[in-house]
Formats: sequence, C-alpha cells, structure tokens
Amino acid sequence: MATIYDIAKKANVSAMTVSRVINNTGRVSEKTRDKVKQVMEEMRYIPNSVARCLVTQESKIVSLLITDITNPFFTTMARGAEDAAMRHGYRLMFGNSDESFSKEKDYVEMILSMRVDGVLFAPSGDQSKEHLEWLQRQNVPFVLLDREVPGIDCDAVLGDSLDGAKRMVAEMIRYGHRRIALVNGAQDVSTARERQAGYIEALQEAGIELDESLIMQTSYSRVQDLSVAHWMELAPEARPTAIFAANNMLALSVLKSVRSLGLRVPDDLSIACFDDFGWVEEANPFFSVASQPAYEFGEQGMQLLLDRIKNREEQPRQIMLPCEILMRESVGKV
Amino acid sequence: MATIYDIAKKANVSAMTVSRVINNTGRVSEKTRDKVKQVMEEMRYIPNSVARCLVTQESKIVSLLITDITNPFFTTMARGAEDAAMRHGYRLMFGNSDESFSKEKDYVEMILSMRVDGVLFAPSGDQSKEHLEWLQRQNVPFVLLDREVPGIDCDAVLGDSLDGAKRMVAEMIRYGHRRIALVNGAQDVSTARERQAGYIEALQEAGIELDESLIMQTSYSRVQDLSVAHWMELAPEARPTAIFAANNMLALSVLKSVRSLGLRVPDDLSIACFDDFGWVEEANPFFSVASQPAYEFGEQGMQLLLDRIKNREEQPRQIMLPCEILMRESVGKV
DNA sequence: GTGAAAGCGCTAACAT
DNA sequence: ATGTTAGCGCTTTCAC
Repeated sequence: MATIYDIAKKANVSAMTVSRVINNTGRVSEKTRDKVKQVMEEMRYIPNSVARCLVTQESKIVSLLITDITNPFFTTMARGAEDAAMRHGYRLMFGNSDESFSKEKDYVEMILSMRVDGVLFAPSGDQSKEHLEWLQRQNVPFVLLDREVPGIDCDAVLGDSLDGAKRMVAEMIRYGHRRIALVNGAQDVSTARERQAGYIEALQEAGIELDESLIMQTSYSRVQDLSVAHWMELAPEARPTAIFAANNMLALSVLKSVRSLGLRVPDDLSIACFDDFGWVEEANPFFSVASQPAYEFGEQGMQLLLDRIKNREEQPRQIMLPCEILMRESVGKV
Repeated sequence: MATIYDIAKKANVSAMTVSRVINNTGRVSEKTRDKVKQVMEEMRYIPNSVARCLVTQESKIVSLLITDITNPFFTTMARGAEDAAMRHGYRLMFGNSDESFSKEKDYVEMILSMRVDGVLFAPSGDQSKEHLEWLQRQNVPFVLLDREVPGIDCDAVLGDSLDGAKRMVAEMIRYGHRRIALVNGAQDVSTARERQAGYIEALQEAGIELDESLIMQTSYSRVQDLSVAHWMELAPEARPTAIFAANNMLALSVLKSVRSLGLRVPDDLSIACFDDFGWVEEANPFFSVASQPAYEFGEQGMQLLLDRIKNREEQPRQIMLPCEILMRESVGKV
C-alpha cells in the first residue's frame, strides 16, 4: 500500500506537506493541496491509522463489550452506541463476551493492547471487577452498561431493575396470581439480585409469603435445558400460576419448557419477564415485559464515555433509565 | 503504560531480550526469561499491538461486516465466525452496515486503514462491488457471506435461495394456496433476485399464472411502514391467501401490518419467510421458514478466510449451504 | 544467549 | 508555506 512518502515523492513535496493535506492542519497553498490530493487519488492512498495511532496515542476507536450478541436488548443497545459514536467521529468496535468471564478477559486484553480510546462495558458479572481494575490501572476510560459491579465507582447507565421487577410482579398479583415463580439469572450479576429483591418486595407488600422453592437460580445466558416440570407437577394448590423470568432469554427458555409439557400460555400458566424482544415483540406482541429503553442505554452510555475521554477528572456520573410495564397476551387473569 | 524499554531497564537486559520472551522466539536463558517475566508481571505490562502491527504488517484481527445487527440470522452467523476466529488465534472485529451503502463505506475505510488481515463481508447490495474492488486493489483478502456481487469472483459462503424459495412456495401451494404474494427485498441484492426467481418457478411448475401485482419490492432492512392493506382490500377472489416474505425481518413487518388490519394468522392469511428467528423460534415456533444454517455460514466463511490469508493464490472457492423447509403454525391449509 | 541499529508510517516540534 | 528531525513501541537483521 502507498505511504505518504510515495505520495510526497510523486507530488514533489515533503511527507509533512502530505500529512498536512490529509489532516487539514497548518497552511498549505491551494496549488500544492490540489496537486497532493490528485496524487493521493491516483495512487488510491489510504492513511495508515496504525501508524497514526502509534504517534498520536489515540485511535478514535471505542469498544463496546456486550454479553450476548444474540439478545435483542444488547443489539439494540449496540445500535444506539454505534449511532452516537459515528455522530462524534468515533468508530465502534463490538465485542461479545457471551456471559463468559474468560471470553471477556480475551476481549479486555485485545482492547488494552489495541489502545482503544475507551470502553462501553456490559460486565458479565461481579468478577468483572478484575477486568475493570485492569482498565483503571492502564488509565483506559470506561462506562458500565446495564449492570453495576460492587467496588467499582464509575460512570454507568443502569436500569431500575428493582422498581421494574416490583411493578411487574405487583401487576401479576393484580391479575389474581398468588403463586408466582421466579426464574433468575446468576446471583453475581447485579440486575439479577435487584430483580429478585423487587420480586420479594412486591410479594411482601401484597402479604404473600415468600416460598423459596419457587425461586430458580440459573444464568442469563441461553440455557438449553431449563425445565419448569418440577413446578408444574406439584399439587394444584402448590403449583405456580405464573412465572416471572429475570430476562427475555430466560422467558424464552421457560416458554420452551412450558410448551414441551403440553401447556398453553396464558391459559395454563402466565409468563412475564424483564426486557423486551425488540422488533419481534413489535410485530408479535405476546410477552408481558418490563421494557427498558435499550437504544438509549447505548446512546447515553456513549455520551458519558466520550465526555469522560475528554475530561478524565470529572466526578463519576450515574444515569438511571426508567422501565415501562407492558402487559400483553402472556399474562392472563386467574 | 509500560513499554518493553521500561521492562528492559528494570530487568537489566536489552529490549530485544524482552521481545524474545514475549514472543517465545529465539534463545533466552531460563534465568533471564524468569526475571523478565517477573518484571512484566510487576509492571503489568501489556504488549502494544499497534506498534507490533506496524512492523510485522499483520494484526491477527479479522473483520466481520454484517448488514443488520438486530437480525438473528446475522448475529448467529457472527457467533459462528467469532468461535472459528478465536480457535485459530484471531480476534474478530464486528461492523454493522445497517443495509446502508454509506455506512458500509465508513466501515470499509476503517477496515482498510486499520490494516486488518481479512474481511468476512456480507454486502449490502450490488453496489458493494465498489467496496470490494477497493479491498482487492489494496490486496486485503475477503470472503463474501450470504450474498453474491456480480462482477466479483471470490471466495463465498452462500445459501441456496432459489431452491429454498421454490420449495417453500411449492409447499404453500400444496397447502392449497393459489394466490401467494411475495414481499421482497431490494432487487440489487442477489438473494432477493434469487428468491423471487424461486417463487416464480414454483408458481410456473404448479401452473399458476404469475400476477405482478402480488409482488412487492421493498428492502431487507427494518421497514417501519410496510402495509399489505391494498392486497387485503381486494375482492375475495383476487386477494392473496398467503404471503411469502423474502426474509425474517420482512415477515415481521408483514405480520405487524396484518395484525393492525385486525386479521389473524393463519386463519385469515398465511405467512412464510426465508431465514428463521434463532432462539425466539425455538421457544415459540410460529413462522414457517426456509431455514439457513446461520452459524455455519459464519464458521465456514471464517475457515475460507483464514485459508485465503495463508494462501492468496488459491482458486476462489464457493460453498453453498442447503436450507431446510420448516412448516409451522403461520401457514394454514386452504 | 544477548544486544545495537534500523525502520515500519506517521505526526509534533522546530526550522527555514 | 514548506521541509527536517526525531520518535511513537515494536521486531528484523545482523553482530558479538
């Protein structure tokens, strides 16, 4: 590939002049500029951002690390982050940790060694603290998305998981459900803890006694073999009439299991969950959800990150985005 | 951040020795190696891949450019590509062109200037030729995914769009449908042309006359305002009893429009489409689809790409992946 | 087994 | 308005 020296030689100027033309910096005469531009066209010159990054110490690239690229909540978030980055002249590099600590580590290593300017980080869990401290030590700005990490005080865009879960469960209670099961993500993820707390508060306020056996701890990632059979085989009075899933992927796993038992939703069992299904839900409104503004998560997170890159000394800012309770077909009255 | 010189100084060796330790290349005595490793730990050294890339002229990064990050077909493909890349010691950089020529151009520029080792490229349409020729001129290896581009002879992983569409439409005919509408992507995308050809062949073989007014040309990207009202308002004998959507996103748009008209699927109208919905469909089997092995698209595409990076002179290879017809609830018998 | 020198492609700082 | 020099952090080559 052509370098600025190739251009310089052919245009009879110095490399520095070529650099000035490329970056629109410093004074270059109209005539020289045109000549250089013409030669760049001819030789199909493309600036080497690797070399540029090495000297300027900035890449104009920010990284977005999400935990599940097949989850519409995260891909919609990615779209928001992408649009905001582009608007400000930054390029976005996606990474997908797949809810896995070790894949997350791989991506953090890549991010660090590539010297990106900042990271939008949806942590896989509390252990991500290690990775975040790594970023801090290397002085790489980051913003947490969707999930907090205990012990890390930083910029973040979070949803109100406690409130959302509480309101959704309260709504199910209003529909007449008294035995509501919870299928939760792993306890080392902040949103899972908060959604469980919201679930418990809603039950308490309705005077319903908490039944620990109706809580299933699993994982936000695609769970292939999730089964609710042990609940559905209970005696009628012990059997849950509704299940609250702590995220959308879990709701799909629950639905799969329910369907495989030959049961219908909502006739035999109601299902609600956190996070919606983006485009799918819009066309095929089925699940009752506590919906979070995914696009805004990405957009506002990117805004925080770019601010932080400009000014590293500011106080950390936390943004909490509200969620909306949408009751749809999947929850029936008892 | 620490450099190899910082390490070298502290370990009382030369930078070259540090480099040897990092890369496990050349002979370094046990003692020196241990010492260097220890200092690297202490100083939390992270290699600067930007500097390394500048000298070695390779980044060990490949790029995956998809056209819709919210489409499960492409995100599943991304997972396949990611897994295959990781297995071979490459990092993956995602890009999302959003079915837009100009966003695609931005990403191609970034890819070129970052000097990635290769590109897995799902083109936005025939005009992508310009971008691909750009890559060719700069000698960047690439593999086409899902869509061909006329005039570009290269490695590719494609689905059998013609066959899939033909079989799906034939199946709908077998269900008793005679008036089947087609909601298609843009004509400048190879899969849209082929799916239309398959649709037409199936009708011909069944002796059904083609009615041009039952073909709608739109775009694969999320179409907010797609309406099928003009068809549904036709006299009963002219009205389609089924709609074949050329991809999954279009099927959702169709469903949305159908629902807004107060019609039920499949009772009032049947819907089928190309590509399935991944995880959603698995739990909630509704759409009849011509399903493509999305994960394998990514996986095999990455394999082709890494082969190509190793050996640039080989003949171009094309892989055609079969698709599977899955009849589900959304198509009823007439 | 280890080190010194040169250079990857670019830009910042300082000439002219 | 344009050019020269130096150096970003690393590896390649060659010398010891």
